[in-house]
Amino acid sequence: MRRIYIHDTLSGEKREFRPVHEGRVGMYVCGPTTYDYAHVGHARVAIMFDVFRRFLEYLGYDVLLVSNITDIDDKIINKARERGMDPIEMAHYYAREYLRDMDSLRVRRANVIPKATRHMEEIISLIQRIMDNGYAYESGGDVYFSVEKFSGYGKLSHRRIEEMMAGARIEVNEKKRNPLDFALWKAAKEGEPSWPSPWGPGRPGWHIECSAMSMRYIGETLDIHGGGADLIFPHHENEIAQSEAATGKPFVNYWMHVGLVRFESEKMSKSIGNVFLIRDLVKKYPPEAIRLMFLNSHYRKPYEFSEKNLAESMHLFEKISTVYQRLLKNSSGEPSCEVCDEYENKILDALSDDFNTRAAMAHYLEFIGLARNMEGGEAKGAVEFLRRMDEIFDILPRKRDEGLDEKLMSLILEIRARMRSERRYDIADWIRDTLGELGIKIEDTKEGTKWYRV
RNA sequence: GGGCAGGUGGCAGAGAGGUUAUGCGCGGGACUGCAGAUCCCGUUUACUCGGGUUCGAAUCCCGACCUGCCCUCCA
Repeated sequence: MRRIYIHDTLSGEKREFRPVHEGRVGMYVCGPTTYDYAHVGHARVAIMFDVFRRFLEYLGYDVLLVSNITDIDDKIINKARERGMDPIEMAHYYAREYLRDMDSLRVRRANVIPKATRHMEEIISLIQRIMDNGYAYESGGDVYFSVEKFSGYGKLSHRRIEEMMAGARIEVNEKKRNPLDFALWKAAKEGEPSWPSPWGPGRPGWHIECSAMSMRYIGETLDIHGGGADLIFPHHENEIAQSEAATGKPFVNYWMHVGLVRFESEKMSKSIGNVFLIRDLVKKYPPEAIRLMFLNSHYRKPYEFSEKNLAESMHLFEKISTVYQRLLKNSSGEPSCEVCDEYENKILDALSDDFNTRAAMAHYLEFIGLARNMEGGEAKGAVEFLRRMDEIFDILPRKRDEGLDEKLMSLILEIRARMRSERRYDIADWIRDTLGELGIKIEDTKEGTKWYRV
């Protein structure tokens, strides 16, 4: 199998990827806390890991992707109270909408999409295990993780406990022994959703659910754990502490973090309020354009979002689409395409180097330029090649039933041709404009009028 | 104050010791009723700054400056 390299946040190095079990990959990606609709930031993480997963599968790995949904947490409770809704019902509504939004971006669903509220047993027994090992203590119905007991605390975010204490703005909480200790379990306050536990009714802290659910579905050591870069501290740091305190084994072999999306040089986030919602974007741009936009950046770098960038990606998509449609029409006979193999290698090499999608796209686009004028068997080979690559990228226009379409289109184009020959350009242009509004683009060329969908 | 990313041509954005990234945009030409698409040509010394290592650095080392993120919920 092809060698691939992954940049790991913990070691800060790019290392050859070696899964725990040969040929299999257990991957866990932190999903959203669902109290609002998904925005571009969520989409970037989902799309990048979608592509990484597809790439690993393309290479022949058996990938188990687990991506959770946090459906109980302070934010949810507060929002629901503001809106006068039931917190769990509200969280589940937004969870469904989140999945729908990601579907619309052609993100393939994870194999398992666990919710915190459905895994109380696992969560509670993990907390118990951590307590039994002496890393956590109960205090007034809450359970806290004792940061000082875990010697590796800070290894992911590369800071030491003393440094965190220094500039810290940490909430004062008398129940904690050390201000840096974090909650594994929170005692229920009046009117809050709660679950029974050995420490009384309450709910899990944010960090523990990911440890519990990832271990439940993948095992005690994950091959890859990912999420947005803003989760490095404290979320992922705490996950390491909890999990390793419980099992005594390394929790994760490769930590991958996707750079944040910015808008006008500021982080895009719900709290700042400068978010672009996926549901609004997909009304104006096709999903392929949105995927291309992210594929055209390096996943670890921050991404500066702008509608101008998106419009550029839209242009790119049209270009790819045009060439692809042309190849479809020009292909015949036995597929044969020597340059395809060359480009496939280039693209897979780029992806093998820490999933460098931008470099891969550069090769892809170079190939598109080359493929413009292919015909016959070569065109057929190119179509097959692009479809193969699409198992990874999913950026080609969707194939549709073209039987009736073809007949209707040739009728319409025939009418337009007659109008043109009679110099009735007002009607000819009206037909072209109307088709354009329907998402069908036509071009007058030497070989006659061609059409394709955008 | 501490930690982590970065600073590349008009713009977006790769690369990481010596060879054209790529795409967009812009200018010119071909084609066209027009538009778009396509084709050809062009956009001449791009790599924050200052030192250093080297035969050779955008790429390595040291220092400075700037930007963003994290240190509080956040993908």
